[in-house]
Amino acid sequence: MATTIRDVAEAAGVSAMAVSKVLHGTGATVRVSDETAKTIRRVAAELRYQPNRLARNFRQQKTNTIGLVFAHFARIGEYDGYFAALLNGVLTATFQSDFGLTICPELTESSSHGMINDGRFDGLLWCKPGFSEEGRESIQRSAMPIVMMHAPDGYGPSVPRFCCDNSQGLQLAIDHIVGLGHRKVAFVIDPYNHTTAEGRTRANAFHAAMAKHDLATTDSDVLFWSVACSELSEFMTRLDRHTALVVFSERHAVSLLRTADTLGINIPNELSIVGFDSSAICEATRPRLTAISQPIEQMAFDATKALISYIEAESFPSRSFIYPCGLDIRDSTACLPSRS
Amino acid sequence: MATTIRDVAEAAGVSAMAVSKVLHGTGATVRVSDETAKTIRRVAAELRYQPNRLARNFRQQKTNTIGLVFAHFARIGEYDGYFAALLNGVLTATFQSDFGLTICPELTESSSHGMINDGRFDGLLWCKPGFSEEGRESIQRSAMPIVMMHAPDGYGPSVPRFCCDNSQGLQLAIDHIVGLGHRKVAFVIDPYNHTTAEGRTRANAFHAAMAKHDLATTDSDVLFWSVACSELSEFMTRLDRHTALVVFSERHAVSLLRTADTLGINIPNELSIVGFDSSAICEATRPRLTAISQPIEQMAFDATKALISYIEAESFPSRSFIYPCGLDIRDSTACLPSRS
DNA sequence: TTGAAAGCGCTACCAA
DNA sequence: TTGGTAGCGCTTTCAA
Repeated sequence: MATTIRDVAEAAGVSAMAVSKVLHGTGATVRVSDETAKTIRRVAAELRYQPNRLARNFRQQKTNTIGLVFAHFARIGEYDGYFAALLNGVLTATFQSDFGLTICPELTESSSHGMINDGRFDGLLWCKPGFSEEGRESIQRSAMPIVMMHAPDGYGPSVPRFCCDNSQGLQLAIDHIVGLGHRKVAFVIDPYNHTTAEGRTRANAFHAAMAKHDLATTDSDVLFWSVACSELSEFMTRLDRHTALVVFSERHAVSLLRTADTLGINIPNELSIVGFDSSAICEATRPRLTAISQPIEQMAFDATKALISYIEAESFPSRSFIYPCGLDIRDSTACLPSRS
Repeated sequence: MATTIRDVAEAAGVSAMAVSKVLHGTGATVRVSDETAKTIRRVAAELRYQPNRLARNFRQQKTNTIGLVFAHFARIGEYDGYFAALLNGVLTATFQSDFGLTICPELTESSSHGMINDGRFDGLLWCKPGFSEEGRESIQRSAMPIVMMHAPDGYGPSVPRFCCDNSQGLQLAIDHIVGLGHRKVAFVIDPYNHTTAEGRTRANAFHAAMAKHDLATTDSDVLFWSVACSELSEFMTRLDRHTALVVFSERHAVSLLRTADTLGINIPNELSIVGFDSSAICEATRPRLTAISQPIEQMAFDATKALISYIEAESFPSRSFIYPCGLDIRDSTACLPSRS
């Protein structure tokens, strides 16, 4: 059997408490002399003592682990650059604070509430919340520290939020597009994302940004798009009125580029496209994709750090943190073609 | 305080054991009547009893969690499609088996050995092992079930391995390239990956595959490549002898496409490029990238399932599982240009 | 078919 | 500056 703290205590001729104090620094009331401490450390090393993490977790009812929750979990491939950036940010933060990270792929089942609330996590980083009834209830009932990403104000319960400034981001894109002379612009989104908080926010922001240029838009300027190729072609042929598209995600935008190529539509000369989430893939396409950027990795890092300090009760950030977007202008946008 | 099993027992007028048996199905020697069981379940629901996962972990010295270890952890962005596919496979498997997944970003520090061996994981999925001294020792000392991915036979300790058939994959690529008339082919890899088991295996496989066509290669046909742009240009200008490149990863291949574009080199008419790991990004580039594919998601799924069954002692797979590669021929390869 | 007792390894609390 | 005691919530073992 593995060496326990008591084995060490016995071998060193001290109490288990002294060992605990020396090796783990717990127990504020316990003082140990330097000499005793040295002996304890030596004996522990000799005995190859390995603290049992499970016992500590149990005793302290703390795991030093946070859960990364994807509500309405979709396959990760969909997120691509986004997910990598997110994970880099989260992992950097957890690693710095000696926290573990567990990925929670599902939360739609009713059983999930129990699974995330059974003590395995000290806190939750909730991404892309869809705010289903179950999700909402889960959050409300949970006593666990929670931080949300990509949930604009006004959606869901009152927890700290880390979100990009969708309005400002879309304004950047629209300013750029309109500055190039475009007047008929569409916002493209898939039906699922249009049900999410972020999807609705971006759609609204699109209308608002157009209005700032005194350009009227209607619901019919929000185009729904799905993955099926046949529909994609149909979709493109429906575009005769529009000369520019702002697309909910860069993945969708890349698909549109390919479809346009197939249909012989020249991007950007016949149609301008702007994506959301500027990532590596935007550099790989031809033409390179103009895209709105958000500092995902930084946001994920900050959100995780905030969650951890929340857990450790050092601070209680309860407000929204809004990150400004950028616009990476590449080659998929150009001046309005002169209509002959 | 939270409701405990004893609270439920008391309220139901039974012993804690009976509750444990009914709610968690443990304790083979205990029999409970249907009636009692129903009462217990009712009372537990009324009291909103939530089993304490930490206590169970502790008691059973089992966490139902596996660790996903990246030796020599690099930023995830580097892996892109690879990492997403990997994670999808692993998560599907863990989810099916009610296991949790924790990401371990670092293992190079000496302290890591303790961190992964302190009971928090029931097993380890070790990806991209670099086999440093520490890593090797870690594995050897650990009593934990371990499964490796991307570690060809002959590298590292004897644990179950899940690896693609690098030889066959490179043979596919070389057959294709040589079939197009190319005779001077180079293998491109970055210095770091050339130190990994998989990197060396692929380089060797390249030589072997060329030899099958009676085409002699030397070490100078393995070209080292680094990210710095200036070196990239230099690199391309060094290629006068070669008419085709087989590239260690698709990320590198995409960069080469861009550099070629900058330098005015026409792909595929002046230079053919084949990447390793056919992924979404290969479809997004122009020209689309011909690439060797490996079933990463399936491999990750199988590896995880094997690890879990290993943990649960249902089976002990101790052999290598080799997956055949495919070749997705796209637009970055073409017939040898006629030299004027 | 049921219960009682003991203890997993650690640390909070109190006593010396 | 130190040690003893108790107990976290659960399950294994043994007794009824």
